[in-house]
Amino acid sequence: MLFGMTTSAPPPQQPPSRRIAEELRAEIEAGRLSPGDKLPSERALAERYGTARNTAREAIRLLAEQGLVTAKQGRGVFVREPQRLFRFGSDRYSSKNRETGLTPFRLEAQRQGKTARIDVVSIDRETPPKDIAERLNVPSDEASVLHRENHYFADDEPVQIVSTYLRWDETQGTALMQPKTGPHGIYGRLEELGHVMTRVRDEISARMPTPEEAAVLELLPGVPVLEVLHTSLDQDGVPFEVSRYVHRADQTGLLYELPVE
Amino acid sequence: MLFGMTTSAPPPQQPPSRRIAEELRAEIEAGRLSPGDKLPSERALAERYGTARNTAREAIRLLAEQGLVTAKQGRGVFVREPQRLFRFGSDRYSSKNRETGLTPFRLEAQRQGKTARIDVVSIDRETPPKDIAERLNVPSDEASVLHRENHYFADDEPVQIVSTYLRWDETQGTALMQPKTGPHGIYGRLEELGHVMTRVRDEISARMPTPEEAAVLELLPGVPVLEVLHTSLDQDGVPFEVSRYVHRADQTGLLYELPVE
DNA sequence: CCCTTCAACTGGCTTGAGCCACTGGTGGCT
DNA sequence: AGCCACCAGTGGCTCAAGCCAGTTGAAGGG
Repeated sequence: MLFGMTTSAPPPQQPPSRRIAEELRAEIEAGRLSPGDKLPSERALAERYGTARNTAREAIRLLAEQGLVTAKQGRGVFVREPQRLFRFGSDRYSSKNRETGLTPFRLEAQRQGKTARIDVVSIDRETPPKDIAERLNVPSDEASVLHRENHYFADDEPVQIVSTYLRWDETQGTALMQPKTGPHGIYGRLEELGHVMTRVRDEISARMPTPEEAAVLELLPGVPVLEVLHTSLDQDGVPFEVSRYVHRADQTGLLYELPVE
Repeated sequence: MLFGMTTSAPPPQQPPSRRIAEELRAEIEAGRLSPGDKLPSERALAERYGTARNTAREAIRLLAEQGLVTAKQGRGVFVREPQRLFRFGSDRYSSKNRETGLTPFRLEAQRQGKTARIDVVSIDRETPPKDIAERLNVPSDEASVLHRENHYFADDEPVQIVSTYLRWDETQGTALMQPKTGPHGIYGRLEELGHVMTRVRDEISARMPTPEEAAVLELLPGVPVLEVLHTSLDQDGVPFEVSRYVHRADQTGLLYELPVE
């Protein structure tokens, strides 16, 4: 295909399952199989290639692992639709967006013509995980944080899991302990506590989901998650909020636009 | 575990393969199996749980899919080491780093005490993919770009694949067509062409690797890639360089630190 | 006409068997 | 002491068969 990547070395006797997978992959990329199309059934493939059903099945598993196809029990295997991304821009923290009275997520949903729903899963006093404690600058061996966990939906499809951590000593007894945090959400309340968001640090990584995450996000096999560990710094450079975002990667992208130098 | 996630609902008769996977997963998370430890062999697991070897094997596949374990032929299955991340900060574009004479990648490698190697895979005139053409503001139906493909290694382990696209009309005949681009790399040459990098746009997504990418990056099953579509804008807001970074997600993280408002 | 039933087809998962390739250690030979 | 051949153990992959569960549409009954 390009640059002598191993495309030119199939002769070394690929296992049958890989061969079938490659052929199907070629059909998809050549457009002979379009998104939404149904692949031949496992039994049909097995017969076509003269293999056992398990081998054809293995080929399909390989494709699913690459995120190219999706199997639906009782219906068939389908070429996956390229997902338009639900995009989270770095301006999602900007306070100018706050004038709309919408939280960043609702704003983004509105932009894309989708309906937003946010479930408050839990609000608890907790001892923070180590990575959170380091960033929020609180001890990790006592119940030093308030943990709010939310699930976000767009058109009733789960999009992200967000765990927000705040200092217990300053949130205790405030509206931040309530599901409804009032105008402009938690950042509104945090401003009243003297924290104006001035800088943010986003640490981004990708990994495969845990089974729990896969269940909540309704993730199909072969879909990774994007994890963002977000830290908000106030006018004095003090971290006052840390959140862990877990996005489904098949429907989510991140956009950072920033000045250089 | 927390918040009534589905951890409390295993009774609905999990298939044996899942049950075995969950038990092994629990052992790993409880620390009874530490990173680097060898799991029981497939045959041993099968006997222990009274299943066929294939079923034990399937359980291990599930764990591998979650990135928890890695199988090595002839040796065994091992709990995966938590990888320290090779981190790319948003300051990697900053020109102040250019004074060291090191490219951003070499700088980061140095920071982490690793040796950097960069292979120039190809330098070609090409017709750009659509997403690149849009961002670089060139036609996608003619050979309008110079494409440089590099592979990056840290301590001889592959870390990222980078495809850089530049306007053919302005790079033609310059040092940008050579493997060695001279002091401060391509950005040095591009400044001489009148493009001072002023803003960057990074579009981030995650997905499973293609087989080609998996081969180049030596990716184990269950490891996704981070894809960054990077656009450099000059002092006039003109895009003059677009790059596609493909990082292995098990060793790479991204860090963005930026002002708000 | 609508609804129910049912059969055929789909993927999900397991079994038990076998052969292969790779690894690491044992033990024998030089 | 050093080398090397061998072998037991490991995962990689396949086969052929079977049962289960979800889906669909056609046939039949009301």
